[in-house]
Amino acid sequence: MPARPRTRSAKTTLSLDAIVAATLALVDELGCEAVSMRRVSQAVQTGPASLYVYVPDRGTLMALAHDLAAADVRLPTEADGDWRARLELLVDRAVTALAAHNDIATVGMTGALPGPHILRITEELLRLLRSGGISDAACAWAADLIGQYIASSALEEAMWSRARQSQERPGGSPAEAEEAFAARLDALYRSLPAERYPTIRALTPLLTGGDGVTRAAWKLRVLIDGLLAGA
Amino acid sequence: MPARPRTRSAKTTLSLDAIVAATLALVDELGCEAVSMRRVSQAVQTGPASLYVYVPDRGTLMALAHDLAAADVRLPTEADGDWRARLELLVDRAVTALAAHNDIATVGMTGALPGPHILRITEELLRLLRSGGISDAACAWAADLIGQYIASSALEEAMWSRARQSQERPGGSPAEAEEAFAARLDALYRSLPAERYPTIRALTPLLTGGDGVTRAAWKLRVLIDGLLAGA
DNA sequence: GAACGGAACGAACGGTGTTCGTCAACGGCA
DNA sequence: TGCCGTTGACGAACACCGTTCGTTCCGTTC
Repeated sequence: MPARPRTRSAKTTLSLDAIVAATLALVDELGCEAVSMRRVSQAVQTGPASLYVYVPDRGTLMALAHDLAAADVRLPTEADGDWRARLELLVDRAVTALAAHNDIATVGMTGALPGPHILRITEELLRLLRSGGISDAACAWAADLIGQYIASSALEEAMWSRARQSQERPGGSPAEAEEAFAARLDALYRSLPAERYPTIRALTPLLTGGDGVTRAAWKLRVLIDGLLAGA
Repeated sequence: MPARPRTRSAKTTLSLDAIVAATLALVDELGCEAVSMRRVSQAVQTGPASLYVYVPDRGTLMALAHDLAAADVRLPTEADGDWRARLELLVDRAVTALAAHNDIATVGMTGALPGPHILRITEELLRLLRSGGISDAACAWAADLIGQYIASSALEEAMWSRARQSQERPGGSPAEAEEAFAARLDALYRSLPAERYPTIRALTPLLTGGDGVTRAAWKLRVLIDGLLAGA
């Protein structure tokens, strides 16, 4: 005789889409590591066990959230220029889309299988490379390399922007417990002995400074230049 | 009155080095995620709380293990050729060293501050780039890019080799529960509809096949070619 | 109306990171 | 030699985690 008889919740809106969307929203807010099945279940107003009707385990749920994050990158069209311009635009959009959801990009580096939206991007990536006259073998390896670049850059940009927004917090805690990553790194570099690390010391302002967008554009240009040099 | 009076363990060899070494050994065996403070404490024959005398939290311990993994990359000497040959050798050694310790490279992508051995490699990386006539700003960004490449490639290579060794297991479980990553990816690609993903389908054997070492060398060459093209 | 199948869920299991207060051993000092 | 303060070690506990089991409830089909 349960104290509270089992009452089906008034709104039976539980669905896979709602669960994945709630998961991604929690990732945005708390980061991947802090997103637990219990928190997701709270967000959709149910218990942890109910999630397992729709998802086999936490890893799969995170992979679905990862693919959802990739859902809103639009593929470039013919109006966006030649294959190289379109490739750069595609990669930039992918980085931006992933970086907009905190550290969701980590999921893509832990060996999860790609979902349909990631596959859509991969297909277009390969198609553009091939249309640029790159050899088939080079296309395959280049897609791999660019995929690594997208995930890494999304992670890096997410850190930057997260540090930025926590810094811009107007009425934030005066004694900021969590210092910005770039600032901590900069402080570390500056504290190094110049005898042992002369080059790091000499380049310190360049290492931690600079605009994120400019850096990303430069890196991508280097990648494609390298591809063309080898062809 | 405790049943077992507090006896200082016979060998009081508890030290930070021993803890970090045990952590790295557990990472080799079980992977980063499965390494818990409790398992580490068991490996050094003590309780979980004792670790916190030497380490503030789990993240820091993993960062120390990560740096320890980077400890055994030897820096190239003048006998190894010109700056480019030495750079390629250095990067290759870094990837190999990290990949030798399972997925320890993930630690480097979660925003951990670099330890002394990582800094030593970074210093040499920057020095070699600079000695190649690359501009200071390009050096800084290139080191960033190469760092991303090292971590990503180490992770990828670790997956490959882990899949390989689990495949080569002679008397392994007949019904292999965990299939190799490359095999799963290959199966996924082959199951895709050719109308929607024509390029992926056309390049499937190239995408999942190939030698890991050759791939890594090719990618690194592309990176440096791109650097030189921009200079 | 009754029976069935699947969605939902309460409770629990074993494990996690981390903290707190206490205890034992060792150093220096009288 | 005897004592005491400091500090490393640790048992216990807290709050939480992913996941599973068995049960309950509801919509549908006979």
